[in-house]
Amino acid sequence: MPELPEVETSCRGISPHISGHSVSSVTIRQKKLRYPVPDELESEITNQRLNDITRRAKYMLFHFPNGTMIMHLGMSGSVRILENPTEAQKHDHVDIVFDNQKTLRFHDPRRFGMVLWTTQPPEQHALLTKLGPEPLTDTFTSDYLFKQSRKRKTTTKQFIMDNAVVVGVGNIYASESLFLSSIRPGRAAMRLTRKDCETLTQNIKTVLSDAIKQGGTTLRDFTNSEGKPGYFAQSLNVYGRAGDECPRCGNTIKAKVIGQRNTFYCPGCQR
DNA sequence: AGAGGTACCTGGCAGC
DNA sequence: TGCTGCCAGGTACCTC
Repeated sequence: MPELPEVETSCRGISPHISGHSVSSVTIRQKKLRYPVPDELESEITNQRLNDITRRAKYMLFHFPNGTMIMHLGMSGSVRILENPTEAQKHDHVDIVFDNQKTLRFHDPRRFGMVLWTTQPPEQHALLTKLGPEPLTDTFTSDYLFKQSRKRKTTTKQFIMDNAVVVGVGNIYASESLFLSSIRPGRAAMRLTRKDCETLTQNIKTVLSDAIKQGGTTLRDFTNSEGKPGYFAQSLNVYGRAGDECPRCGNTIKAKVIGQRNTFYCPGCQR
């Protein structure tokens, strides 16, 4: 479900409700997620104040004085703030109740998500150490992308989806930024020119930040922390639009599997 | 080191 | 209506 804009939207949505508040109670109904929810989570965060919530790649970081709760939404996860918690539904795996009576509820049907606890600085956690730059910061530049792409025989699409290259570019926004850049997703990364990298870097930034502005993309059932959908879906040019007319050149948009993931592009204007 | 494939899990949908 | 097969927004981990 969530790509970077959805995770960012979730962080921004929940933070004002719970940052600065202390945890009153924790309920873990299902600990079998991508990794087991650690036994010590409840005792570690109960009565601790949540200082703030930040994001690294698609990981949400909940900063407490004594450590950090790391949350990932996987493919199907979501978080909501509940003012008057209803009875937990199926797949509502974790509830964290705060001293202002608000409840943070983690829901994840496929259980590819995770809720972890670390007392290290979170950036030193094994899952975060190998991550590339954040796409929406100045650390992600076209010069960097060009250098990384040299000698890479993999496709451009797989290259930009590689978390060690740049984080936060998932399946939807990979197709979209390649379309805006007029680059074929299957082209070898090492065949990108400097100019291509400039265009692609800029378009990755534009696509992701536009999606954040619109509250993320709703496919199936993604809703933000208030239970409302995102509106970026209506801005998608190629994702999920095989058979449609290309909005730029009028050719027919194609779907093709690249690296086991469905990929959409226009054979007319992407080279 | 890089590339490719597998695994984790459930729900929704198309097709029969 | 009910079954089967396929697909889905992520990514760690394994092998070659």
